Amino acid sequence: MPELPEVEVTRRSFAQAIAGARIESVRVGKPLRWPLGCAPQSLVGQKVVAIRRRGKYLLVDLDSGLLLLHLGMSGSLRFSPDLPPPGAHDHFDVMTSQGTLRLHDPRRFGAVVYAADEQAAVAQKLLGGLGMEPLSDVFTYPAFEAGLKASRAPIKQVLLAGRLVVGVGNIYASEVLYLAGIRPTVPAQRIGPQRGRRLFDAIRTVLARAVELGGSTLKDFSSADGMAGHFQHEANVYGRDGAPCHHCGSAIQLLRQGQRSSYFCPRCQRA
DNA sequence: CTAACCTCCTGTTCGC
DNA sequence: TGCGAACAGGAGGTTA
Repeated sequence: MPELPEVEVTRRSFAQAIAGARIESVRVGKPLRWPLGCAPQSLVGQKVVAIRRRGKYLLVDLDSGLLLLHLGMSGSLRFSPDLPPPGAHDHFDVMTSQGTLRLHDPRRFGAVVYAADEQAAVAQKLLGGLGMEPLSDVFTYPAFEAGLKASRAPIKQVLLAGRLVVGVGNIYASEVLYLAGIRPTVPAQRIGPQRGRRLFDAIRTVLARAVELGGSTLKDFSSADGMAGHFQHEANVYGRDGAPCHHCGSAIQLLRQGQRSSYFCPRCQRA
């Protein structure tokens, strides 16, 4: 499940290699989450200027406009001058002068959407409500604390929603809360400055560490150059219900919040 | 406005 | 062993 670290690792794995490439053809497979929003043919001849990331979206800047790319939960990208013929789950290929960028996505929750510019309605709809970038300077404690105070929802769901801070998906939300010693069910506004600060730090620490380790490869995630990630081996709680807490030995518990699973240590995360 | 629920999809896991 | 049901989940959309 690509969260911020996996998307960022993917970005880094092909951004340099594709920069400056000219799009020579486009192949579209089965429908993804949203329609492309332009004729595939209209992309031909455009140059790839840069690859940026916003939350879990990758932004492929073109001469004219940009492609918003989302990996959904089972998506992965590959970029290589020499890719095999497309398989059943390869739903979007951009053939360029420097290689082919391919979206592989069995569950097709992912998307490739064209927008004329970042202010375009399509882009605004997808990027407009996003929260702060946790690994950038815009993520400050005062802003984070203000966001916490504004919500009575359980902190786990506030993190997942991405309106306050982006990129923290289901796996990292559990890990972050464990590190901060906060129970997933605590209403956001009941988190005071001291624990708030710990949470703020934990978000940065966990995400930065995950990027460093190449993300988490739980099922089959890999970056665009085919490398697997290794953060999953450092998971303290995710997927470990019933197993002993690495810190205190208590059995990790699993609970459901908004149809999502949350994992926590009942002793290390008392409130 | 918020919060709860729904929806998209298919590979994997589980129970009988 | 086989088969269907349940599950996994990012995030926009809908409903209350």
